[in-house]
Amino acid sequence: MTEKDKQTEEKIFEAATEVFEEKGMDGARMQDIADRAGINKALLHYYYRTKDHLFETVFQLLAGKMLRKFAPVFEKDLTLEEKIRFFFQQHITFMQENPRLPSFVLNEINRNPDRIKKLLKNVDFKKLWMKIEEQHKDELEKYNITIDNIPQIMSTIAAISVFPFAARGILEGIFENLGVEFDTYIEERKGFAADFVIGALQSRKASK
Amino acid sequence: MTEKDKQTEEKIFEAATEVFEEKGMDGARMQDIADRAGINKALLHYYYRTKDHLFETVFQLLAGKMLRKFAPVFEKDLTLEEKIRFFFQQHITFMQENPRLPSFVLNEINRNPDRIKKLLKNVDFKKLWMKIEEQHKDELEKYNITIDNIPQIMSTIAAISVFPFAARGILEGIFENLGVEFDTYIEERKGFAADFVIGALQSRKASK
DNA sequence: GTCTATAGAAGGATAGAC
DNA sequence: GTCTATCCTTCTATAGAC
Repeated sequence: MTEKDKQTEEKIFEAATEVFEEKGMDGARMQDIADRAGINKALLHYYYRTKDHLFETVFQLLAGKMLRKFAPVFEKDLTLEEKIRFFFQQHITFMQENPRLPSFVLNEINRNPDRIKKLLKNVDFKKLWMKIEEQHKDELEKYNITIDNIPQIMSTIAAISVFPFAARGILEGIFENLGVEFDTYIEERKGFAADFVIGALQSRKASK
Repeated sequence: MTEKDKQTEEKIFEAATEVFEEKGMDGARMQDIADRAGINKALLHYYYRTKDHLFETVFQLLAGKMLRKFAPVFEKDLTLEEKIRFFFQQHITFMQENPRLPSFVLNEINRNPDRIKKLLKNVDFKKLWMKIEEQHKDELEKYNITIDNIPQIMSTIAAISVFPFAARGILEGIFENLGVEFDTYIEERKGFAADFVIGALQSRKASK
């Protein structure tokens, strides 16, 4: 029964997603996944053969989902400043819905950097960059942005967006001390981040 | 022989530091630690009783070392802008020497947020902030910085400094595609980060 | 304090019935 | 396709000799 297959395979996949996100590859237990899926261990192996294979399947899908969240901003027809606002808005909202994802993906890639290769196989960053260059020639020149400083700028934008989730445990510990709510902080961050980055870029005009 | 104790205990601790940083609590193996320390497993338990206890000992020391690296900037007698430059210079240099530390600490805290409490027990952030407020009253006013936006600003500074190491695997994957060296990128970052943050702050003047 | 040997538990994986 | 029972390896932890 293909329909039943789909249901069980799907249930396993969802349970595995939860457990791997929470515990990581090394901390996850097949028994735990089976329990959450409401089935037994043997079925896990029937569908996914090994823990390793199940993990890689889950990981590639989740990491791909996360990396693709950087893409839409390149497609939109907006000014550079609008794009920055749009990006933080969309990206932080996505992570609010998937708060464990960044920490999980960053960490599992650091543990095994080979995993990134498969993920980036079909992504051409030079091409993406040329697209930006074409669309925003004037603004880039105004802000003194070239291909040389793009790694710094792009990684800074990613940092400002992703770090709060990657460092959530520490931040919550500190915020408790200050009486700040993490959720409120995140909600505010969508606007703050855009203002901060746009401000930094605009100051490059003057210093040019 | 207390001297010999010290040597062995020290060797174990260093080996454990290496293995835990590389593999994390769940991925680390006592056998691996024993091998690197050049002793046998039984001795590990003689000195540290359990894997858990060994881990917590290592973790508290490493995490404390990392968190304390944020402190010196509050002591120095510098202008706010000089402090920002000083911070990135010092902090990124520290992480160059301990590249696995950020990912390890962030991750193990996310897996078990209780660990942060012990670490922050003796840290009073309000007090630290009042120190800044006192020293830099004029500059803070100029940049429109208040206690309300300090969590956003401080976490942004931390993000820009720490993220490249927390996301090293992904960044190296992307940089390979672009022909950029991670080490060069990091070296450049010390100055870039300071410029970026100072630029963003200065733009707050105008928008005030 | 350090070693060898081993207990004992846990976890991934498979055999075989239904 | 799904289950129970079980194998087998791996790993933490301890006993006991030196």
